[in-house]
Amino acid sequence: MPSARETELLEAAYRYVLTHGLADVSLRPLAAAIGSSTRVLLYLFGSKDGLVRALLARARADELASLADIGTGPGVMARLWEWLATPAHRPLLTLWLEAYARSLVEPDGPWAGFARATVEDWLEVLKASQPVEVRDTPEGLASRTRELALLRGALLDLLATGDEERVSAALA
Amino acid sequence: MPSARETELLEAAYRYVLTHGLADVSLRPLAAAIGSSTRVLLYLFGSKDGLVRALLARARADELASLADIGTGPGVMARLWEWLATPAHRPLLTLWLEAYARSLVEPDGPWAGFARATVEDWLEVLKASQPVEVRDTPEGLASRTRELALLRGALLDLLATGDEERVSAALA
DNA sequence: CCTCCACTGACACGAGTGTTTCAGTAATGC
DNA sequence: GCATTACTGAAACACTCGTGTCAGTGGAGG
Repeated sequence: MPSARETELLEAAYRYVLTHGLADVSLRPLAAAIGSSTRVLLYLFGSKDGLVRALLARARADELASLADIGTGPGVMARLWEWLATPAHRPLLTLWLEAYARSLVEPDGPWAGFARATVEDWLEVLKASQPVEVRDTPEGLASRTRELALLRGALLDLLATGDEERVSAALA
Repeated sequence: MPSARETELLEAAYRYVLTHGLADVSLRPLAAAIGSSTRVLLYLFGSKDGLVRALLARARADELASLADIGTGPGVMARLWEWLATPAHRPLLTLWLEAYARSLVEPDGPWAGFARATVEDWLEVLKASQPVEVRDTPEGLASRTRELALLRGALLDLLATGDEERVSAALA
């Protein structure tokens, strides 16, 4: 559906917001940085909200692709944390946290539902990694909720302090 | 040091940002909502950054007062979670998350260091609740880092889904 | 009374915002 | 050849933003 030019500009814009943040991005500086113009961005994405929605979807696709790559089954927690702690993924995860917070403050607009969606995405991955016999028990639900909390909380700590040694030790 | 009028307006502004968010607040709507004017806010707080800094400090004071109220010692995790899960505290915690994310994206400006500061605040509380003999061991550090991660991750989940039943069950 | 000081109102300035209007250009399909 | 389609440039519109200027209040202390 999206034209070649559209995906090309979306990729460039995605790279831009990964380093500049998504909350207070504005069209003119963004367009200048990626060698385009506000006119073209508006033409291709309809509005700024449309562009933000596309960027959010792009980030989520990025995340889901990584999750799929990590797979499921035994040792999934360790692999998930390894992925979260990789320095190269820090811009993506900061962007993720930004979108998460924003979707809570401003439940309308392009951010809507982002936080809830990622919670479900991750719970699903963790569920698929549980033994079949506990998946649909209350204990299974509590267990993967706890695992997710541990990962997310550790990520918050890591993003704030950068102290990978301490946080990784806590998760071991 | 702050005049009576200043603290009065700060309280009103604090109440305002608790419901409207702090990230994209602007002076004119804020001033109108609390029955003041941009002129006065600028006069009292010097600049918008000054006002934001004051609001952030106000929020942190709020949090620290609650932490002091919760105290330390056995059962601190349960009491901390009970406080986090209280619906009345949700605006404060959403504001907290917003400031946390923002301080990561934009390390300069009035938000600077907010995320790191709260990590240290909470680790200190958890440390004070540990048995004396483990406080200064690597295991003690790992243990309270893990406890903090669990609380923060659970909070993220709760703020996004509102599913207190599931999240509280996971922490029990 | 008179001065000082905390506080306030009205207004304008320059910059930045998303968006629109009007005008093109280059390539594609008939 | 011609019309259609995808894309682009320049300029403007109608805002909102933080901040500055200038002129006042009203009350408290000497």
